[in-house]
Amino acid sequence: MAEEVASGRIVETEAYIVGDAAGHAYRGMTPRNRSLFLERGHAYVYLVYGSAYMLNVSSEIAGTGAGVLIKALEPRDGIPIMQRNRQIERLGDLARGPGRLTAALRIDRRLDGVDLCQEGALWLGCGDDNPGEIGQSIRIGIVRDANRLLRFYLRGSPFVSGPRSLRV
DNA sequence: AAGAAGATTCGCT
DNA sequence: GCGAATCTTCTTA
Repeated sequence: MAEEVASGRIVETEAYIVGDAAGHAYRGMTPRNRSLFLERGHAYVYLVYGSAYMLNVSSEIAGTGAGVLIKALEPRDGIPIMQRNRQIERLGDLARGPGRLTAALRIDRRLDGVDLCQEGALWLGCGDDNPGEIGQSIRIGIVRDANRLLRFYLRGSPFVSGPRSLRV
């Protein structure tokens, strides 16, 4: 069977930095969040609200505990695969949202802890596109430390999630 | 052992 | 725009 590859350009992220009360690593390591404490570039995958997997990239040296949440993708390769995984057609909704993109790429806890800098089941590639203009805003959907400007997105992209006021 | 909260999504109004 | 769904993980008793 042919190898199936699906990919997209990351157009929206949120940072959960050291000392951030909203970060899962804030109160120390637990069985769930241990991947956040891996050397930067490793995947931390977890389930929220019983239905949505979140993909994070650890961002500090080993033992620190911080990461970046990947919130939206502009679909690129393997679009039919993603449409099948999501059971929808519309390109604009395929990977717009953290839980949606993990569903499109079929990411779950089995990928927790993998090295994203190495080609494998899941990895990060090098962008060859013009990055475009990056917007910045408060993070969405959290309560603690809600006012920090740690959400970053590709300005004007239709593949960015969140309220309209936070997409410009 | 039980309870509460949660980095969301979807469907309906 | 709003509210329910859904279930895992961590905290507290």
